[in-house]
Amino acid sequence: MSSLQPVRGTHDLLPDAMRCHRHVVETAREIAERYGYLLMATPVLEFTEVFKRTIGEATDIVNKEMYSFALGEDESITLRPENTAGVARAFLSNGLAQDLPLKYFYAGPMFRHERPQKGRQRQFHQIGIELFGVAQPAGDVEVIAAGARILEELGLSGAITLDLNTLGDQKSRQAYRGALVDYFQAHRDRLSEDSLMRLERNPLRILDSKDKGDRIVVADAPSFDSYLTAEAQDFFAAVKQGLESLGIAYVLNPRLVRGLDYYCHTAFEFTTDALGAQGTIMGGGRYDYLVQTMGGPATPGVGWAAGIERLAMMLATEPAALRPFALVPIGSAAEARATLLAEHLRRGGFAVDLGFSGNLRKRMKRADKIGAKAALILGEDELVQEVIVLRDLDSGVQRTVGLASLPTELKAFASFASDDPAA
RNA sequence: GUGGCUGUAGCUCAGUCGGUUAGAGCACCGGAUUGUGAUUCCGGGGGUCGUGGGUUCAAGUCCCAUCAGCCACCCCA
Repeated sequence: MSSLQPVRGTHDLLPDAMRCHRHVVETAREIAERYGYLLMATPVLEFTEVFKRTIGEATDIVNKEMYSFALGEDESITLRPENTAGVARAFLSNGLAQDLPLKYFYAGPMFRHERPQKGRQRQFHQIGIELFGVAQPAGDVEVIAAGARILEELGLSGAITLDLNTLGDQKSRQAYRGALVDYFQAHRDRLSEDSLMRLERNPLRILDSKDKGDRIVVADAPSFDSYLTAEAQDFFAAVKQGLESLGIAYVLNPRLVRGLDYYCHTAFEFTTDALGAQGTIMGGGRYDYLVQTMGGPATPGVGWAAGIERLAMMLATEPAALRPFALVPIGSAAEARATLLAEHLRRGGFAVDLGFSGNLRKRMKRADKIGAKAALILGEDELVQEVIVLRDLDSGVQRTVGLASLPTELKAFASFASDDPAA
């Protein structure tokens, strides 16, 4: 029995759910392309090193959430937990450093071995964009704007806020990190167990702790502002100014810290309170050191990723399904003719459903069930007269049209209103 | 990975103090209606009560384990 269950945290995407996913992906891809971000894909499998080196040994993702498999003696491959590292690897593998700037859009499955709950699965799907080779804040602004535009097109703007923060450049971050460690070390007796771990691994994370005791300590912690270099401050100011000039509303959130090691400068998250604890719908930032970390030339980058399942859950209305024409033959002669007719119409670009068996009543029931917009009824009488009955399944109005002109009729078909004079 | 809640038909759920053939609505299939779906009426199929142990004369019901989903933490999209 357990073998008939899907693997924990994985789900089938049956057509209804798949339609929502496709709507999200297609909408995002279309908008992304308007901004010049082109669809590409990297393998689902990468050498484990690709993630270990870039995402960071100290992060939970690398620590305990990767699906890794030994390969031969001393090689290990991993199902990608996110796609930025893979895209960066592809950038280097394909020797694209000459072609900057590069703008990519991707969509596909990611894998993290986490405890599943709503909005969090072990195999989940992300869309994302990456911009390589642009060091200016205008890059951050464009990337965020493209994301905001996609969310808007999906009808989610009202339910979402954009949180914004800066992690500064390396110099700022190191100085601040040092100051934070000193401060928290001095108050370590008041920190939660979780935060004591964070103090070792990623002290910035303590700022984001939900523990009440931690929050009291955090309240008096040194603020990043005083450690930001002038360059980092200017950069952040330019990003904010760029967003404002585009009319993109944001909320400054000094506690917003990205978990992955490769981020610097701008960090942002689009969040909602409609999804419980999994409120982050789209998150990203700047990663100027990533490509370098992988052994490539210093190449700045910015990007974000968004969870397709989370976006799909927030869609207010299900995207409409394709409505075919249902071809309904009566009798074996008509069935033979219908097979040819269906092929002909499909070749002409129409979605045509032709059942495999059943009398008129059965076939009409099926036509209704699959949501056909109209039925095309072909019986003995129609056959001899070279005509067919075209019945609007919404209004119930039908009329007889010549077989020769059928493609034209179907092309023009919207619906027959019940007071259609032609009926 | 930690803590908690929940698993009965495809779906949503009922099932008394443990008591003998486990129910309803929706969905599905067939018929009323052999050239007309969506309404209506009649009939039908479908369950190893998540799984495995245990207690008991008797377990859907009680106990243990396990699996899965959900909620919070952790983390993140």
